[in-house]
Amino acid sequence: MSGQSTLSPALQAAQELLYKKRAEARAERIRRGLPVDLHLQQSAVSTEPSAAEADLTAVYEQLPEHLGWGSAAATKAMRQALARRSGGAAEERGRRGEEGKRRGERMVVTSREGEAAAENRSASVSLNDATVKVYPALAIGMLKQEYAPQARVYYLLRHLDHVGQGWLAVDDIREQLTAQASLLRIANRKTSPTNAWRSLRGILNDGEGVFWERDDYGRLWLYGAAKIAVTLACGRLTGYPVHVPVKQFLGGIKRVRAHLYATFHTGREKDPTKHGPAHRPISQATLRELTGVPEATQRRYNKVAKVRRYKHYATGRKFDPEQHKEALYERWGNAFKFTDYKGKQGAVGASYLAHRLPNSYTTKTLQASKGRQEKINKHIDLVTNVGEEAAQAREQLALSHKLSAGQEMSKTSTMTKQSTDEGHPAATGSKPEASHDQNPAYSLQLTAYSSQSVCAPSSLTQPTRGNGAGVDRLFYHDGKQARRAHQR
DNA sequence: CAATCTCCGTCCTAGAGGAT
DNA sequence: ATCCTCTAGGACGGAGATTG
Repeated sequence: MSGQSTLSPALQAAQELLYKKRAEARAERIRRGLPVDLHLQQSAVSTEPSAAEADLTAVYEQLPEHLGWGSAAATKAMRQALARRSGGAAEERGRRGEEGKRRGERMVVTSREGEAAAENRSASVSLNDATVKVYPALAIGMLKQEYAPQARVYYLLRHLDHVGQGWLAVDDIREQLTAQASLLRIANRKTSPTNAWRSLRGILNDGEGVFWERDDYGRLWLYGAAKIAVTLACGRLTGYPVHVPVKQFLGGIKRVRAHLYATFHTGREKDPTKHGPAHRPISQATLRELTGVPEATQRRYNKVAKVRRYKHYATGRKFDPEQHKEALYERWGNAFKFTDYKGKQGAVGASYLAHRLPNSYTTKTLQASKGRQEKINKHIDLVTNVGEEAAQAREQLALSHKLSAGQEMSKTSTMTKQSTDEGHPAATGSKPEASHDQNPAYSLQLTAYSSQSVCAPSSLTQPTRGNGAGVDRLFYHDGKQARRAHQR
């Protein structure tokens, strides 16, 4: 874990420049009559707005709703502040009495006595539905580098920073995450607030420079996804972000880890048919490679995060002893004879060549829109790949993608040309098609997918009994049809 | 700082059915 | 009887977190 380190001369120079620019910006805001140092205005603030503020509010209120201020975050913050200033604030005043006097005073949840309870009450209404956007690549990076406690705090702070201003007062954080009555308390109920704060201090210290940084005014500035991704060296953000319920960050650390892990499954890929979740098989060994989570732990996490597993089988041509031998030794090590007792595939009792594929996984957690993901990736590219060499590497990468796409087409059309140890497609960048069990293309592609050793060639598995008895989904493939089958 | 608790990695077994 | 492969689940011990 990284702690405080001495600053390099370059960084010091950059910081000085930053302070200078902040001072200039502050002077400019004062000149234009805009509010400054909102965070420092904790004490009593005049109930009535100043003349300049009133004029400004009037101007804002006349602006159409769709107008922004050149920044999504700024727009959001301004709109919310305006809402508080006008109707929202008036209602709040009526409802909370004394509380109303502090309108516009602070954008974050405050730590004052009574106020925290009020905030918690309002939070209790929304906590069940509240979610935070989590990028799976980041979540896995955090898991790999053992930053789960920091990740928990980071996402809870992201939730607390509903205004999107990017910072929170450390006192407020302490109150929200350690107070006995706080809904966002992350320690055991039995733990004394002192110990909880001791623990939180350690977490904040260990996350310094990775997830956040503190300033001299008792504020914690949260880093953005791009910066964290660069620090964790988790590469570009792939897949879809995930809406993780805030309450999942409030249990034990195991629960937090489990849900960070589960984002990998949730964000993997959308089903192009839009009829359901994608079911791309992926073996536990590959999951271990990609996420760093050992198989046994994957299963534990699956239980905790309620990740649903689906077993998969792929069938080939009609069973023939010679072809079976060939399949066993040359193509699928785990080929077996599948007897279609129900006649779902054709004639009742007909036998086919089949083999087991790795599980696929889904969760009930929803995918989020990609939103700023591309911009974040551009930032990551800028920081991690700079110069001509990187540009050349990108060109080569694009070229290899084109080539592999061409090869992919030929593979899917010929079905299991080869059994290889080339590595997992997800790891190598060639993506097998997402699937749906009513999609005829699925089994065809699934078979090609397996031939690329997602599931290492292996095993004799009988889906009608034993391992296959509890099968969730069974895919047939005869080159033309794919459909769900039922157990005998 | 020591006692206690929690979490996790490793190892082992089981299950499927055909081949050896 | 053993092996093949993949997954599931239990037992165990060590490491790290938590607690007073």
